[in-house]
Amino acid sequence: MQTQHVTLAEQLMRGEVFSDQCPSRQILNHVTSRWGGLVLIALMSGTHRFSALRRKIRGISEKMLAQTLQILEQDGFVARTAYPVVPPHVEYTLTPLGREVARKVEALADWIETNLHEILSRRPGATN
Amino acid sequence: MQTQHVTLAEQLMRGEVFSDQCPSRQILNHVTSRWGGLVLIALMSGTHRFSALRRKIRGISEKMLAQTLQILEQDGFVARTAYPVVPPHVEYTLTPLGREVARKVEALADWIETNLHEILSRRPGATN
DNA sequence: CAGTATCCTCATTGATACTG
DNA sequence: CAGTATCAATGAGGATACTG
Repeated sequence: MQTQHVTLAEQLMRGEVFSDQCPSRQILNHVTSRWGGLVLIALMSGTHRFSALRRKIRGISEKMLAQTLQILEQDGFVARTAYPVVPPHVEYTLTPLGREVARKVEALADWIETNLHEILSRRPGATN
Repeated sequence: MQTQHVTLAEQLMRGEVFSDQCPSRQILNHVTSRWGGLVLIALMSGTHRFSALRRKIRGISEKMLAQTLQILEQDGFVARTAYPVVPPHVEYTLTPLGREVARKVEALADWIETNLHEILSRRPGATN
């Protein structure tokens, strides 16, 4: 296999992921951020309330959950529905667009979980 | 830090990314880190030398490229081959395992690029 | 319940210099 | 060429307290 020569034009045509200016990088960062992907995957199983998400996604803080949900809502991946009751009741659901990204993210996460044993066993120091 | 009380055994048994103890979360972080995914995608087109990767992935520093490559090598996704010559010649290639993850990451990036217009047009402030 | 507001820590990253 | 070493800066993220 040889190192292949790739022109700038070819790079741009293949995709703008290698470019820092393209907004696609931002979206990619959102869905692959520390919590973004987990929120998307969590919502795949249906509508969740804020506190339900917090319990499900271990280790996430209130702040980061709120922030992540806002970003994903901005991107049109998550729909937020607030019921005007006391105490407050807010539901989060994936939009059709969100379901699609979530599926891609989940495919990645699933692959990792499926192959986790194989991966870990190859790591240095693995007892195997 | 850990506001919920879930035993370690419980989390490990779930074996899911939602557990902050499960190693799968670390692997997920590696391949979705700022540079991890880009390195994987870059290597999909074949073997690359260190400097070739640096040129291809615009904006990455030597330090971060070296660090990212080491992590991906530890995970068994990237194979490093050093030829004992002067000046040094080192080649990086995806392992079979690495090719599989890379495909998933690429699928995600591709989806975003394909749907970028749709996503952006729904965002607040879009001229549409 | 579902957040905000504030403050603060520390991990990630970058710049620069150096080396086998 | 392919890194490592060191230091500095940024900002993502966490703890806590408070509110509609």
